Amino acid sequence: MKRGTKESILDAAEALFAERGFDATSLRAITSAARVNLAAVNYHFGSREALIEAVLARRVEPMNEQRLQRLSDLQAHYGTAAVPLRELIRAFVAPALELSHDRSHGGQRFIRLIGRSLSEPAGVVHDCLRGHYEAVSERFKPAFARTLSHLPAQELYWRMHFMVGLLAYLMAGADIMRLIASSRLSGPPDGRTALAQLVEFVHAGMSAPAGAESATVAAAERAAGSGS
Amino acid sequence: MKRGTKESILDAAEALFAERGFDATSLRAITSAARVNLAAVNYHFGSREALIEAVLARRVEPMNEQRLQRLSDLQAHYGTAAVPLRELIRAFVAPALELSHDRSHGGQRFIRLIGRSLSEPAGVVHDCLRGHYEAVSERFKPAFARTLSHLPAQELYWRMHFMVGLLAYLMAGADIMRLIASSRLSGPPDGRTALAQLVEFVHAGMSAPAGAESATVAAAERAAGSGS
DNA sequence: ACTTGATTCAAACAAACGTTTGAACTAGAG
DNA sequence: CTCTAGTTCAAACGTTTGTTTGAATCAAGT
Repeated sequence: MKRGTKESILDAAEALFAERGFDATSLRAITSAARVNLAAVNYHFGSREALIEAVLARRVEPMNEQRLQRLSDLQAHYGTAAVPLRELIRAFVAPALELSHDRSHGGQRFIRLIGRSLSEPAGVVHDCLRGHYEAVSERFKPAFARTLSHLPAQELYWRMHFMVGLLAYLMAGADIMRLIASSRLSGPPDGRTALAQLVEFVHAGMSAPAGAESATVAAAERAAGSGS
Repeated sequence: MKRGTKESILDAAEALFAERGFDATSLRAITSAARVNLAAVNYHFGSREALIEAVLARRVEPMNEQRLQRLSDLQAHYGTAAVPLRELIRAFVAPALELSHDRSHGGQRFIRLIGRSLSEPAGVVHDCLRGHYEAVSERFKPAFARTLSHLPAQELYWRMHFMVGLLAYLMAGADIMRLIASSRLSGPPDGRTALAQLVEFVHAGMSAPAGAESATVAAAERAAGSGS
């Protein structure tokens, strides 16, 4: 059972990172929860930063592989035609939310971990994630551009970011949600309904007519009285 | 000039909190930047937690007052009729983004501070913000419910959360955005275009047809093979 | 000028942090 | 058994953290 030290540390670190955040979790809290010696972290991972990278990589890599796999399947299925928007969104969003049902991948904790890492200030977490997300971003960008071919590049840019931001926010946890909604309508946020609601919202948002920017900007400038 | 100690601390703390995050900013970094003695923080505010609360309150209160003011103006203008969705969204979103132009309110830093505080793990920040946002939430909820009267309560619940989440994400900073988009299309994110893009996206998302949930959930269950 | 109350200051406090160390322990190979 | 490489362990390292202390300084009241 002693060869499980590394995984014990990873599990405990993941749970605590997801619950309290990265900065607020000390190595002592991790090793204490994992019931291993304090020095084991530096022995197996080298440093606290390397531990964080390992914890993230263990979850992010399968998730992003699944995203790319789904996209490949879609593109193979639709051939040269554009992939329907809803399928594209689902390919990007679903792997994140569905892995939260898989207990072998960390279950509900995993989703909080990813969400938290996306809303973390610049630092180790950022540098670590950038590398992982670049491949996904580079594959999804042209796919979205093809499907939403009527959109100017800049508007597509914003909307893809909104999709990512919405997903990150949803994953970051129900904490912030309950900050606003005092009334609980149907128990804790169910992953399946959350996914459905998110996909519909994003689908509608990305389908918004293009060029609305100029109109609203003009309205704002008219209100502010600033000339062109 | 010595009576400006409190405000010097608030300004320095706000800048550092916005830049590095709450956990990563020490009292010594703050007092050093503010060029005041270390003990001044505990003398004027009592503790580090109280400092955080003071920094947040200074910015959040005017913002939320402006939100409520805008909503009141709208409701007075439209009388018993429902306020148009776009106006409702703008009343909630615009005060956050527009205060970032006002240099007397902290300028661009302010927006990062608020966004960061919304994506912070549970703790002082949460307990502090909950009180401030409850009043806003209680006023906007029925307004949205009236405008989107065709929506089931649960769907409205989700979509309002998406709006908040999207705003928080947008405010949290352009850092995360550049994590995904390697290509910069039009320089740094301009507040005005960001506002316009956000309003359009949210407007479309909230206008999405209701009841789509059941359809997509059914599709997901069919795919997963789990019976009703 | 003297007193008073508010503020600033340098110094120290205990606690917690990430990391390092060197010895103890646990295997399997010769 | 002996040797060796891998791993665990208690203890300590030097920093840095938030907070406290007591004397020094300041501004004003009488």
